[in-house]
Amino acid sequence: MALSNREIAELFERIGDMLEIKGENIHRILAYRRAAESIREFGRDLRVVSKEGGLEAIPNVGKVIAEKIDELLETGQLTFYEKLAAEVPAGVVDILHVNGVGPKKAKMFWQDAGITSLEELEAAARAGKLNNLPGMGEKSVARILEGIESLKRRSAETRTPLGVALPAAEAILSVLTALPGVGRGAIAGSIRRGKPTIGDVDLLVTADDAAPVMDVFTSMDNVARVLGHGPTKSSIELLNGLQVDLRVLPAERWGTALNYFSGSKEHNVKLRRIALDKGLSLNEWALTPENGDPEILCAEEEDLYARLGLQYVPPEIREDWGEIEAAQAGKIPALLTEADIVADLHMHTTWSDGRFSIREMAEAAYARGRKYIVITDHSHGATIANGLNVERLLAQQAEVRRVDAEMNGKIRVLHGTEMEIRADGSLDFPDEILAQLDFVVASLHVGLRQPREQVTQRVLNALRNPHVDLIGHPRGQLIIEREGADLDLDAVFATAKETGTALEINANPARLDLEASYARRAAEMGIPICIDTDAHSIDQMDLLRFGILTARRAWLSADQVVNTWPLDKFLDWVGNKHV
DNA sequence: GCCGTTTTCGGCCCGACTGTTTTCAGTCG
Repeated sequence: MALSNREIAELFERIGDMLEIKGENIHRILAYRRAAESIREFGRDLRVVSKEGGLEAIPNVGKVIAEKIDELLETGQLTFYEKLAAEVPAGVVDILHVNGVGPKKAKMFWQDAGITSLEELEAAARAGKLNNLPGMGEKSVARILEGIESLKRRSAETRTPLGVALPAAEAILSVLTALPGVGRGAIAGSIRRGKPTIGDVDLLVTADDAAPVMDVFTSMDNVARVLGHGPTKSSIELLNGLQVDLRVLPAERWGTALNYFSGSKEHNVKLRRIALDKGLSLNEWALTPENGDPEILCAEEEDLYARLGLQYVPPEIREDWGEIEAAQAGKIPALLTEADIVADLHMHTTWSDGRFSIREMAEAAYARGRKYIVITDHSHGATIANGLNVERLLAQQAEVRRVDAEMNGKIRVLHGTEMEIRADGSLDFPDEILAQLDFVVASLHVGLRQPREQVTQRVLNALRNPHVDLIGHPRGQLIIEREGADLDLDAVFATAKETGTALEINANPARLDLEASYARRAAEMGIPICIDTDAHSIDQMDLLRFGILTARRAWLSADQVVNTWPLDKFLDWVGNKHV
């Protein structure tokens, strides 16, 4: 039974929901949810870890949950879950996800009104049957009907890709920070941490008078409904279904608030523990000494970390993946920044499925401060992408050389390919052709659903080819739409290390592949990482920032990333790689 | 259910907002 990390995480998430409806101890419920979160973010395949007997090394996974994972992987079933499912109808768990319905109400609807599905809940609400239940007035019923509508709209997937949420958040923030009386503004939450998908948007601004800011926020054109409207916090749902929370606060409390609302929850819990050890209680407003001394305000996040005796922790790594311990030891690495990037090693032109010429892409890259780029159009195996055969590849090389000369040293333009790793494992170009290229990316686009052994073997073949420099978007995942290929990443990483081949963080927010947990492990093994835009148009070159966020989440410093290397070092590496 | 250079037992975050139960419970983040 081939359950993925994500499927196992979702099952434990659901177990948490069921236990909550049953009214179980909240800490036991949270234990399942924390385990689910750790599993979702864990950088290794649970099937492998289970065989090694190392499940309990996963944060928040103890003996009991480890045994449940083993049972799931061995039998494809979980007795504990089956028992719960026999007690709590599946529809009641769905009802729990309606806005305005928590465990108490879900249980009440079920046991007092016999409601066991969203459809029954909606019918009961419309028929006025809910009003008879305790605590249910007109507004509560209306809210539940709205909640059902909202849930229907985003039923397929409740999370929004970072590539959608970040620009939306920036647009709203720029409206708010332009208002009179507003000082600072920031996007907090999981967007600030660069997570690939976002639950909702958290915005913070400083202002002495919150009311006018809240009024503008809740009456913007793209507001579908106002979920809450108070003096310090308001929430809206946008027409596209995205929920946005705004908090307005005084400037002197900026540091604690920004930290609090940036999360992650797990990071913050540890910070509060450290504060308590120092006799301080930490919340979004201040550090408050337990001995009754006046509260300590932190206007900057840096002040807060300093007060706690910690090195500053960049938001992207606040996931409780060891950053607190590193900060205590003063060992937070200097994370890569966009300013470190001098090259883009993967992009397309009109020769295959790109929208701009080689010259136009070169000019655009120069305008963005790149020192060198590699033109890597698709190979002929990618027929729908108008992939190049050998003849066209060599003709393209002549044009690349000409453009490179025309750019007159402003930027170097190199010639490569994004070569198809075919479904049968063979590569699209023979070695003598690859030898003529400056840089070779090999990628999976087809056969992603092949069995683990088969698809892994294809990637290993590509890695072992002496001319292949980089595996592009290694897992072939699409954020939200598609899980990646069932690759044996342990084997892939070991072979990449052995052959000196780089692995990509594809910066396109639809991909973000490798994702942070995998990229971190690869880099720790000493595998070079490339962060490339895979741009098919000029504007896609600006997607680099999503790759940077992902790389920072992976704890990468500049030297671990090929795109930061000067051209000489890059050419040395390409030339010497497999020798 | 997990966790632990104070602990293998006893903790585990708590404040804001809303609606309705006129003093608070439920939900959310």
